[in-house]
Amino acid sequence: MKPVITRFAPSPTGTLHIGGLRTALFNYVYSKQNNGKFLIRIEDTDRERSTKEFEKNILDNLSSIGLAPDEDPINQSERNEIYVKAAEKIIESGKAYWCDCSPEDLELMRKEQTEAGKKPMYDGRSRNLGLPKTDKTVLRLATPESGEIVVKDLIRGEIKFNNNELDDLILLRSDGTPTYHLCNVVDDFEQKITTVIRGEDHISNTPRQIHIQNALDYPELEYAHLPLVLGTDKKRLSKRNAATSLEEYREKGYLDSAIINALARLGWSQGNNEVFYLTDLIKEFNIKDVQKAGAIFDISKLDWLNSQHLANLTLNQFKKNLEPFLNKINIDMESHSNVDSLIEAMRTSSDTLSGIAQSLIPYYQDINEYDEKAIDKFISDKNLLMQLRDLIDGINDWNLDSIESSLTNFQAENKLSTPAVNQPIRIALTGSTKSPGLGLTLTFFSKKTVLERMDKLLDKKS
RNA sequence: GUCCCGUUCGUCUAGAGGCCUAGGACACCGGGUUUUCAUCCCGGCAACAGGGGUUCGACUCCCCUACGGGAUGCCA
Repeated sequence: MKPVITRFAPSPTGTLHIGGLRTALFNYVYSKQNNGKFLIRIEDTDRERSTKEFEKNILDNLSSIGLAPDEDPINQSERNEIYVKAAEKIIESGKAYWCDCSPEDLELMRKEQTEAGKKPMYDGRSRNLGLPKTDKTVLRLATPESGEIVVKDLIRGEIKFNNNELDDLILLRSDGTPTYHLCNVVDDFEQKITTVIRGEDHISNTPRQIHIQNALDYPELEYAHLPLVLGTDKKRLSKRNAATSLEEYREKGYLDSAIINALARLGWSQGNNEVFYLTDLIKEFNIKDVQKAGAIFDISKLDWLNSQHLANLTLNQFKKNLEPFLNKINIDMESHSNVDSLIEAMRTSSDTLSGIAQSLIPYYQDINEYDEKAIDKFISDKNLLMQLRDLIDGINDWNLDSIESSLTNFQAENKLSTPAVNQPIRIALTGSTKSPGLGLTLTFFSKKTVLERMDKLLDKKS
């Protein structure tokens, strides 16, 4: 079996977005499960929009999420001579020619074709003119006028294109620089790529690229065109309909492994399983099982997957992942006297790390906001709150057992329901009716702090 | 317009002609556990785009229509 070599070829015109990440993921997984290599090629031939910052962002993010390439990435902007040399080879073989049509000529031509109800495409008017190269000519590929190209796609089977649907595409611009299709084909050959896995928006590019390969006598490649990731409006995922940047998801507190999991499940599934890690994917993934239709990215599924991945972490791993989110809101996680117990009790309080960090605030900082509805519901009787304050003041051994027995005794003596006793205290401590078991919650605070917060609520009520 | 790709619950999907009374998961709704919340457990709701064929039988095969997406650049 020949080794599989795949590549991810981003244009550095923006930060790494999750659609691109998914393409990279499938490329990575497919190569790894075939003991092959995963490469990266930066397609930065669009000098206007490409930046080094975006390039660094893409590369850093891929590596940090676990999709590091097996070789140093190459930049197309540095490989001009290679492409020009390839173009010369095509000229020598007679499969390319110079064309002096101006952009204005072409625009007019397309307009006339459209008005005549035809498909706008270059009509090959310079094809047999034998024009010389000048600073106004572009090099065009002489595409076969009949016959067909069959693209063999791992996901979609055979896709046929009539050659007469394709026009003579430009290989070299009038300024001598190579175009996307030429660079792409030459680099896939130079990097010894065996399998091209990319978005389905490239399907119709494929026959064009195969013609260039043929003109250059390059070997055939294997293709797999992935369905696109869509927003909730069923349109291609973009900044307009969703958060697209990987960084945004990380900042919201989604684990890398959960993001990978969600992206893999978009278009692919395996039995009734939902939770997958990268290592599972390398074992289980099969590119032939990938769905053909575009998939809407559903954030609630990501939320749930995140909660599953969070639950699978050991306490120490969990703390390590949570810490930056607490630091961001100026909380020193370890400053709490009972950290491990607190974090363990609170780790299911939200699906995201930022949400969990938020819900931890009352345990580290003074509270100023209260759930007013909860106050109305549970603290109509200020006397009870004062009694409870005194009860707590009277607890001498500040530990779980004695706190709990004091509370239950009080409840029994006064014939009160549990919420009647517990919720006022909870509100005083956290501002809301949500917290772990009340006895446990109380141990997360010093007796002094508990009294202070109860006094504060009493003040508020008066 | 033309070419190409696609179309199963709200969403992600299972389904390779009878196993389908179309399965699972998320979301949602209801119940249980939890003194609250979350977790967890149980239950419920909910789909084969439409029309023709082929076949004893079609979610599965073929054709047409509709709808969605992509391409049609001296962008990538």
